[in-house]
Amino acid sequence: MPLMVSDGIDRLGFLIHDVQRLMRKRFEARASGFGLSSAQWRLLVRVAKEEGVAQARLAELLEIEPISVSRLVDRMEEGGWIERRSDATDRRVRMIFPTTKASEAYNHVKSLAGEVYEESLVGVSPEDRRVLIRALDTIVRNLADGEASSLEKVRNTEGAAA
Amino acid sequence: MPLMVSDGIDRLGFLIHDVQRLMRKRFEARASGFGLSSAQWRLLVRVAKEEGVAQARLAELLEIEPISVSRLVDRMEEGGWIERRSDATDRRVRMIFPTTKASEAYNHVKSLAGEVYEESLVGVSPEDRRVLIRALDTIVRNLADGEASSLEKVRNTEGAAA
DNA sequence: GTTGAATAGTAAGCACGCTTATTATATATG
DNA sequence: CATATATAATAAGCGTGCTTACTATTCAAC
Repeated sequence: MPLMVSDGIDRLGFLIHDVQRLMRKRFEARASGFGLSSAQWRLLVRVAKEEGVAQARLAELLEIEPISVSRLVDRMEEGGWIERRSDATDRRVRMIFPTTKASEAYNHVKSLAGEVYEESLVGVSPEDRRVLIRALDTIVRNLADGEASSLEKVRNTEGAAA
Repeated sequence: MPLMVSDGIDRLGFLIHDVQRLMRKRFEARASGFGLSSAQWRLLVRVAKEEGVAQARLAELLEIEPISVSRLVDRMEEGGWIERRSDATDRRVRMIFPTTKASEAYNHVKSLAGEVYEESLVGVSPEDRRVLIRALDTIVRNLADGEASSLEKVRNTEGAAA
């Protein structure tokens, strides 16, 4: 036995990668009946909280590039989840609204997400769950520093669901 | 104050997603001088440990589809990181070997990965780090169940570095 | 008011994952 | 031996992220 060198930290990247992939996979398997991907669900959560939000603002909230929002919104518009409307006061802007279909699906999909989290955490004590969330929050803060972004403010005002 | 409903578990998916994205981003910024992406690094770690491994085996180890390995290996071969050799005893198989360039870069990149992990975990106590790793391991086990795969065995014999 | 910088959105093309289908080779069964 | 099945790798095409570059519009400065 090699002197207990490994505390597992050297696997952190692999572990995070695996967890993210598995959670996304399970969510999408569960939500496949709705035809919503996890990226689309993340966007929909934001749009549901702030109807009429501009694409540029969505890019900030989701921390992805405006072009990525553009194409995601394309597909979600095709899928009947959201619609673009023009802003009368600024013709550059496209305001994003959820469709009726999206509003109806929202709570159902949100509870699916909750189920996936519970299944993930079977066998993890309430105390360890708190430590996990706190540690992940710390990692995000540590890594967001030095990222050219105005997102620290945004992040701290959010309580999200996927 | 709404009765302390939220313990943060409802943000688990968003948090994991953010952490994965930020860690990948920081690793790739750091390793950009080498021209290695994080996916390529994950593959290289496996190839370094098991030179001559077949693509199909890599797909098992990395838990991605064989076609994904195929294209990843294409790009890594172009980049001069690995080479394909034919197996004399089974002409279907392509054995993957690291190039000299890869072997020389290996330890350096590995320590880059370690730096990223340390930067991520600033402010997280040793005890909380153990809880974090343990919780992530548990999540992987919970979500891997019911995945049609023979990977639980594989996973338990691995100590990896990215 | 006209010019110049900033902002909103999109296009094109790449990386890396996927599903589905195809080819080449090995192996097992009659 | 011949045929059927299984396996290794790849092809084609999609989703979701990216970078870089473009257009349209707004706002700021003169």
